[in-house]
Amino acid sequence: MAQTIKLQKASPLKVSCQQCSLSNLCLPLAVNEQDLDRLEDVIEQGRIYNRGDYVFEQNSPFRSCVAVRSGAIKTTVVTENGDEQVTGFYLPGELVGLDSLSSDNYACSAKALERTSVCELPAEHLEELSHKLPGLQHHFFHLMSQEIQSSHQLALMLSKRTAEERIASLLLSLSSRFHRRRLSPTHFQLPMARNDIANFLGLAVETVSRVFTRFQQQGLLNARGREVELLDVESLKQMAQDSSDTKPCI
Amino acid sequence: MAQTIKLQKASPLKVSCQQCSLSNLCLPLAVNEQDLDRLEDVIEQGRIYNRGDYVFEQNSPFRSCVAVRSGAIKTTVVTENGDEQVTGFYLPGELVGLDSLSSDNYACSAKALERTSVCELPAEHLEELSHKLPGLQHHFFHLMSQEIQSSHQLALMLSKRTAEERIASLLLSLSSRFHRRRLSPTHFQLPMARNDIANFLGLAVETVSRVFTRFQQQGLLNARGREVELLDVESLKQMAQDSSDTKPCI
DNA sequence: GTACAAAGTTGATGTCTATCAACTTGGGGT
DNA sequence: ACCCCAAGTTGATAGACATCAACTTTGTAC
Repeated sequence: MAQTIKLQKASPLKVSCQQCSLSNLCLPLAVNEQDLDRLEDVIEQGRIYNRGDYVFEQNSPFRSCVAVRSGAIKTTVVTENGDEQVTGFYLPGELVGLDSLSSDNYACSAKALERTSVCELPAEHLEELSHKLPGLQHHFFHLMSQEIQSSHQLALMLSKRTAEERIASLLLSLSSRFHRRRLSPTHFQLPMARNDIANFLGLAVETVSRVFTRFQQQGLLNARGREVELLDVESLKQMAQDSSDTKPCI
Repeated sequence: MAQTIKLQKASPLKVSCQQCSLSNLCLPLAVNEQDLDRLEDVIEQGRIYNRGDYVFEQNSPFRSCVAVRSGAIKTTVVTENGDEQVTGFYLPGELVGLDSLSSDNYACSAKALERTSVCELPAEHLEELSHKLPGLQHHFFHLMSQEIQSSHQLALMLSKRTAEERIASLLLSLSSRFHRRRLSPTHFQLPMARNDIANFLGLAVETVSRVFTRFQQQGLLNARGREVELLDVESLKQMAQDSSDTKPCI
């Protein structure tokens, strides 16, 4: 961990939001051309984290939200009891830290699941700017309300779905999010370990493993470690039986 | 249901936000005196709903957030699969509908659990006004981030806690919220049915019932129907083992 | 006051998934 | 290329809670 931090450095690649390939995900129609310029002024781009690095830690002073540019991030909350709950996985174009907005300290920890580059939106500028730009305020309200909805979907899964249904849902969620980035929706690398999947879905690692092999036996997918190929998306959708096909539920 | 709606009428009791006994909960320090005046201009006060009435329904056009003045509200989301998940209980001073903010349609349904009066914050005015008043924007960001945190706590409960721990947590959450309103933290009426509790906590009704009787046998509380008296708050806290004592987890 | 339905309780049984344990695979470092 | 530890898999067992069923209480309409 310690030595990996040395690898963080000022970004060698300054890319403006306009040129960023993710801009339509990260800032969909939120702001117009000239507002984008002002937004760029306050965003710190291209910070890089290695696998296992903390992007920020729970209870440390809230400094900024981060947008994932490449790689993947998981967020977790811990209780004083000590046990940890994975609350989300974040892929390129998605915003991390909304649950801490307007708070003094981060409400969760964010850890890089692989080599990850992010853009940072410093807290102070963020509120000020979204106050100046109505479009940005609207966008943030919308993002946050979606975050709440996602959590509710997660709660629904955790309280009412079987292990198979939960895993089918997660796979479909990832699939649609890859698809949105014009990547293959049926053949991709899981950014997270089985352990993280299990924790996120409220299951034991062994159960996750078993479900994966069961799915494989049923011809629903091929999985070798983190490499996954979905073979029968329709059956998975039927199994997940929620709105995963229309919008990502996680 | 049909006949109850007739009872809704323009509020007979117009009370300004300044005089409202809940103002410090509903709008804590969010806005200063003169801003409060502008806020009052757009708020529709004193709408009344009877037990079982929908305050709003999922997928219908998003019109406004509502602040509970008296009574209680539960929110639910449904899947096309048909099953329902209770996503929250809202008591006086709390704001319902944040998960739909900046959306076209309501993301959940809200139903009155008892005779309930609310203040409505119409969507269009709300965004416009919180744009004009930085304090209000900040307040909304804060409320929404707290809503996300609550959902994460709920997810944690659903995936890692036993039936007893979940129910202890809920009781303590209700207790602290009653306490905040200067009501007894140990002796109160549950606003919701066992069914709602079970659904919310991801349990079967029978399990909820059994846990209540077990708690009673252990001398932790007295319960007769919806009337609850907490006898051993410390033990309950120890059982809930999370931050329910410092801040409401639901 | 009575009667009916809804809500709540209690008991018996079954099942999904956690847990414990042993084993295999894979990735990273030297 | 090798080793070693973490990650993943597979099997056996146990437990917490769901489910089914019967019963009691509460609330409410007439």
